[in-house]
Amino acid sequence: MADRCEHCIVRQFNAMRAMTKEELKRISDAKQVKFIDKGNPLFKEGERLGGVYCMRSGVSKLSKLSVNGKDQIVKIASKGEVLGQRSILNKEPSGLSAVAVKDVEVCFIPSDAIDSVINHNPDFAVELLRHMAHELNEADDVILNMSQYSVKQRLARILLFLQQFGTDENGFLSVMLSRDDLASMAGTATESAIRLLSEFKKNELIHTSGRKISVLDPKGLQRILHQQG
Amino acid sequence: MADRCEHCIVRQFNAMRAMTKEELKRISDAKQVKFIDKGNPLFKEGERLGGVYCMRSGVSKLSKLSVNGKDQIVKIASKGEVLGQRSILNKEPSGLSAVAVKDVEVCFIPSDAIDSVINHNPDFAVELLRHMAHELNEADDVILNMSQYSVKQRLARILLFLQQFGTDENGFLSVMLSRDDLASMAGTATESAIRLLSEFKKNELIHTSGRKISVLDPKGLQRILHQQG
DNA sequence: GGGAAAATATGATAAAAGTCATGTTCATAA
DNA sequence: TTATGAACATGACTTTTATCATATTTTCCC
Repeated sequence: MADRCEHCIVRQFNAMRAMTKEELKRISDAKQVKFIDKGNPLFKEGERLGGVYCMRSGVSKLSKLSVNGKDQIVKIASKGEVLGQRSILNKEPSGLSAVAVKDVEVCFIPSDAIDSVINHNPDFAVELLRHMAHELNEADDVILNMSQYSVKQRLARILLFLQQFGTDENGFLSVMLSRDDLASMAGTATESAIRLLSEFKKNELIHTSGRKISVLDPKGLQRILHQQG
Repeated sequence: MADRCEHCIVRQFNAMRAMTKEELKRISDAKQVKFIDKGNPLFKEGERLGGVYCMRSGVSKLSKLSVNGKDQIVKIASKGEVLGQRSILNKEPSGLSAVAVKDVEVCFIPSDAIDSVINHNPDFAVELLRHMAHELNEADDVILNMSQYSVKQRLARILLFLQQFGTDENGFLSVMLSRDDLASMAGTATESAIRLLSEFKKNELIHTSGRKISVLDPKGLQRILHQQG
């Protein structure tokens, strides 16, 4: 077996780094590797997960359905992220859907295996707690962004954020989201997002080719974030 | 000593219900009761807390400062809430400020005492994790509300939410927030909040007297939440 | 009670964002 | 390759929300 958790570097990015060798072996025996192609779901809102998904590679979007039928993307997850933790902790159906944005390789780890570690390894529990504390802080930031910034500022921030997932050889963002997805992240109408992208393009802050986007002037986008009182 | 944690019903509302008698005794010996008058802070953003605040009574608002200097209220906390958990978990300064909205009685519990329980009582750790999972779900709801609902809908929702803290003998909401605070919760300008309250008043959904507000027609407010596509 | 400061209220106007219509480009499968 | 549907784009218009100005009311301190 090539893909043993004991040797998986990805765990350095999450709470699993606090696991002992023995624990990792047990987890590894219980886990199951899955490949999800771009555009396909890892899991859906309302589904009972029965385990967590540890991302080895790729990128996925986490979204939530609102009453009016629109999707709201609340997070972009990549290598090292563990999805579905909340759901197995409170033993409730997932509040979010996860869809691959770039081909994804994940390890599915049944909740029993995780529960056992939580109960026997306080270090792991503390790491998990720390991680969730961090996620809560991030969530507050998102709330702040959503409520106190204009759509233009939110979109600028999203473009800057997406840079961290890298670019291809031509400088285009390697996480390719549709205009619809960008609008969903910014919490705005698709047309508004498109219009603002056009404006950014006119001001030479970004460049586009088809649906691909490259950031030409990150400082310029930053400046938008600090505009007005 | 009258105020022993062992006999405090408030702990039924939080993770401390998973503590053993022994642990509660130790916590109780280490804790310190504080009274904070309405309008005064429990702690401020950026402060190192060194412990958590377990609310015995009263109500407080948790807010975060944005770059443009405005405050964003991200949560209203009441009896049973434990504040500052995140900060002691990741050992970072508090990301939020807490201010009493109604006179508050809290127990300050030093982080050492909490840490020790986390490390020795897995049940408590699991309860904490469960609680934080719940808070994360709540945060997603707030994000959704902020991004997909109009200011009018957000304000209607806030009024309905505030009802749960009860009303005085005349039916006025017992949590009295200023128009400024309501605007800050809804993520809008003070004038906009005031204007919408006036509209609600004209439509006989609410009644006001000075800063006091009473909800006359909860169903009417609910209806606003479901308006349009 | 009187008076100053803060909070509340409202009007006028501007800016931001949404909606609807329509056209264009792109991706993909027949 | 071309047809076809989806995604992208833009114009015209409306609605929502912010901003600035200015009253009015409330609070609360002397």
